[in-house]
Amino acid sequence: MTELSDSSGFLNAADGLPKTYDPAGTEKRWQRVWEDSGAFHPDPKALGESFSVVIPPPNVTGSLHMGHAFNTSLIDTIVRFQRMLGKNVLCLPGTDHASIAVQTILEKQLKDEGIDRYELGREAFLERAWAWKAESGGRIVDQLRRLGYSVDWRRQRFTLDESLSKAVSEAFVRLHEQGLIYRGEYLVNWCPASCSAVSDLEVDMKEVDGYLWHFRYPLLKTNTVDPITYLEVATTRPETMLGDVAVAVNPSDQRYKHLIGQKLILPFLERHIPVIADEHVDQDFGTGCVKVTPAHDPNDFAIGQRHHLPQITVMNRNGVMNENAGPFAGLDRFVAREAVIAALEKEDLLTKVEPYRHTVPFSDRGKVPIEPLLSTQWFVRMESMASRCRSSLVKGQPRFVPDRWEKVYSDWLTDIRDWCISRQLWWGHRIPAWFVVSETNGELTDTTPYVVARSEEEAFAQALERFGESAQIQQDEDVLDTWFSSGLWPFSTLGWPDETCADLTRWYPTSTLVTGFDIIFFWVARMTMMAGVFTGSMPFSDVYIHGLVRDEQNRKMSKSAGNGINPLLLIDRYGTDALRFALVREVAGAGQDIRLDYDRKKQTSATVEASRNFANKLWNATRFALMNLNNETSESLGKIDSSALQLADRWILSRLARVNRDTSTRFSDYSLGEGAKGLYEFAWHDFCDWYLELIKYRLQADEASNNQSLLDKQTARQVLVKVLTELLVMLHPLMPHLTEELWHGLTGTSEDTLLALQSWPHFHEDHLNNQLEESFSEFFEAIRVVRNLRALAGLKASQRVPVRFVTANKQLAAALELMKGDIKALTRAANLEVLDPLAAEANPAAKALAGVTGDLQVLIPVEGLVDIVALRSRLEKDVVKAEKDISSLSGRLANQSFLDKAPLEVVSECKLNLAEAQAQADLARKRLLELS
RNA sequence: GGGCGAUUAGCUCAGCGGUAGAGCGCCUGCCUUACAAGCAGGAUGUCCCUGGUUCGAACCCUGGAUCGCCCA
Repeated sequence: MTELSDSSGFLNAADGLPKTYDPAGTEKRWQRVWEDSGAFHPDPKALGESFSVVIPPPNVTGSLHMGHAFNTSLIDTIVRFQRMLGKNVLCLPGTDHASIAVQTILEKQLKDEGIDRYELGREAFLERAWAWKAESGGRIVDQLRRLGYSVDWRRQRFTLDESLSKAVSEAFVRLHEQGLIYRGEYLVNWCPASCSAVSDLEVDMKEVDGYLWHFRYPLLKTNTVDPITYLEVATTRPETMLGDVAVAVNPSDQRYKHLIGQKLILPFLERHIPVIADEHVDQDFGTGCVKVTPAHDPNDFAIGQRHHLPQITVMNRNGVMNENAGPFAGLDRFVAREAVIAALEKEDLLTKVEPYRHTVPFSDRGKVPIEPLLSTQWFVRMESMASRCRSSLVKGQPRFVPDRWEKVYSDWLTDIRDWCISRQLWWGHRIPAWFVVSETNGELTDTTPYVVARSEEEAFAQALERFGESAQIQQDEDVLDTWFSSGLWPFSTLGWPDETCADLTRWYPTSTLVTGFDIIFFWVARMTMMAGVFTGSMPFSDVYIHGLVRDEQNRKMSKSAGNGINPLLLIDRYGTDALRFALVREVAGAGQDIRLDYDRKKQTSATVEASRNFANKLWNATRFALMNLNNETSESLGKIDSSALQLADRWILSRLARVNRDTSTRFSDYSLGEGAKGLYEFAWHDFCDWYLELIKYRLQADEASNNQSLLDKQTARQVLVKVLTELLVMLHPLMPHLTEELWHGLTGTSEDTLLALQSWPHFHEDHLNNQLEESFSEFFEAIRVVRNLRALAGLKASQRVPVRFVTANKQLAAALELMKGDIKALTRAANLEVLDPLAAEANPAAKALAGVTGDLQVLIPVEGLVDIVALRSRLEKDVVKAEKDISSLSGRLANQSFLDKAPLEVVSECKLNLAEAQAQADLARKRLLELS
């Protein structure tokens, strides 16, 4: 970038501007101006319809990855667009505390230092956690700033902020009061790595190659006649046999029917366990006998419930076998597995080992196999909350874009299970429940009564009231699932539970939520459920779901796979606006993933580079404009006199009106990719390739020129400025920095006025002119033919040659006649004739290059310059193509039912095309003859 | 096992009833006074397969194949 500090400097330096756009300085400067000016700090009292978005809070100690860049690009495009529509827009940023992720990092640090978390103690641990947060917590926020995010940084929130923590306890207390939170002993997903329960959603099912071990349980004989002396069971987890309390068979299984109710001897422990009948046993799988371990398997847990079986836990929370494991106590679960197998083998009870591929639950965070474990945890009862969401959904709230995600959301809500919200961690919101330990002799047991309260004082008061003066309380050690606080995000960030808070009343419910499909359950559904309970409404009206950014091999980017692409590298190389534009432009599909090409060695991306080139194109278009404005601005040039407009001017204004309408529709209905593509197309092709080229010769008028030429020049400059300015405004939501810079340069506006706060350009419906646009398409086609012929003939760019157009189409002839000057300029024609076929016949050209488009013949009479071979080959191709068209079109027209049933305009178009194709073939053949 | 998505040019993807499109890449010319990060011109496709509906199918419907994802 230039070192220009103000916009007037920019203008004056027009001629001296660099030929390429350098984003770094520009981006930094405007980010500072936006932030310092408070441009994105809305006032709840200000006028205008409300539009609000809360951003999906990234992990406070994380760092920016492509997913954030993608999500941010989409949100910021929407938000900046809505701001331009004059709405009172709030976009609220923040971060979440990522309980498990942060605790994992800290524990690793502790481990490296040889410190035990429990020795360190909760207080000291949390001090370290906050220190770590302070150290790394600013990083992601600063990285978000580099994306040019137009959020209100003053309102930035963190889930562990005092006010948000207050919201969390308030929510917990209210849910508890409504009977929606309970404490229960269930088989939870235990992550032995983090030593914490995790929710169902935090479990990843993975296919793993393992073994199916078959072994025998001897039958405790009651009669000696039965030939069966044992039952054979099969399992992928032999160590759990120590917790077996039964063997189940299908009640209709003839093989075992008579054994139901008899006892088996559990090896090693000599426990007598019953043979039970359960409908859910599949007779055809394995031997048809299923060992039942209620304390270590979810299916067995269910069987145990149905048959009132005991639950025997044989493992500690760290994955080590406990005293119930008899001789295997003290062994790690995987060591115990080997030991059990060896022992079975020794006792001659192992009958078969077969390789077996099966799915194993893994902890999402800990990356180790989940251990289903019986324990007492806090749960949220989901059914009533989910049901409320389902009813809202029927009424269209929230609206999912694309709508197919609605089904995903709704299916999950329909088959909802209770949510385990306690985590055996320290970093997070401590559960606002206090055990009245005095009731159980100062010990904390599963039967210790508890109180739930907003504060320790309140809890103590409750305890005194309920249990008398000697009550002693002790707060639950555990913290809440991070998603519990994230579930409150749309309203906790706006001031809830203070329902009179100005932000809350102004901007809640929020307008749109933009997030990836991977967290529809984790986050979107949790928010709608929480909002239903606490605010009585859905937290947002629209949910725009986008896909994930995948790498060049179509793999999901993840830290563990190490295939992430650092957005900051791409920003450094190509600029923020280029990255943003590239990401949005790629997203045209409905909620589909996007694949970002990336060369890891060179750290380059062709996709982003193309957008960078586009930024540069805009830079140069503006440079061109400035060079031709001589310090004039839209205002000093005066109002456009519509009677002075040339056809080219009317055409570009029609195109401008069209792209304006299309883009605002697309930006409104979340077709952001199409919006971006439409603007790209307009800017590069309509505006730069055609319009700028069309006005170049008009801009060359000087003092010596006549009045008409001077007026044409003036009009061209007026239109040029108008179109370019509005183009920059429309591109601003996508490429905020570049457009802010160029807009200031072009309009000469000072930094007090920001493009970011300008209105979306007015849509001039009266500028739309379909017929003119069609004429221009034909006109461009004609120019293309001339250029093609020139290229075939190898004419030098500077060589001016006469050009003759021949057409029987009077309308086209008239239009071409009107555009003669323009065509001459764009084809470097020495002179240009537009003739009807008769006139052309009467005055035949000498040997000529010939081409055809539609019903127009293009002739370039040049002696001696023709490359006969190239021309012949071109004409032969024309014949082949025309004949192909003729056969296809005449085939259709020969079909009576086509004539009868197809719409009239389709038939007539078909006839027209046939006639043209025939004329083309004839002409091309004739020319070929002439050449031979 | 249930569900969802994808399959179109060498690559990445649009198009979703009326004779196949873009960007990148490729080929040929151009340093034409905004831009070589550019300009002009050009080549490139059994629109996965299969039936069917229709005057007409890349597009709608059957069935299938392959890849990917979600839920059990």
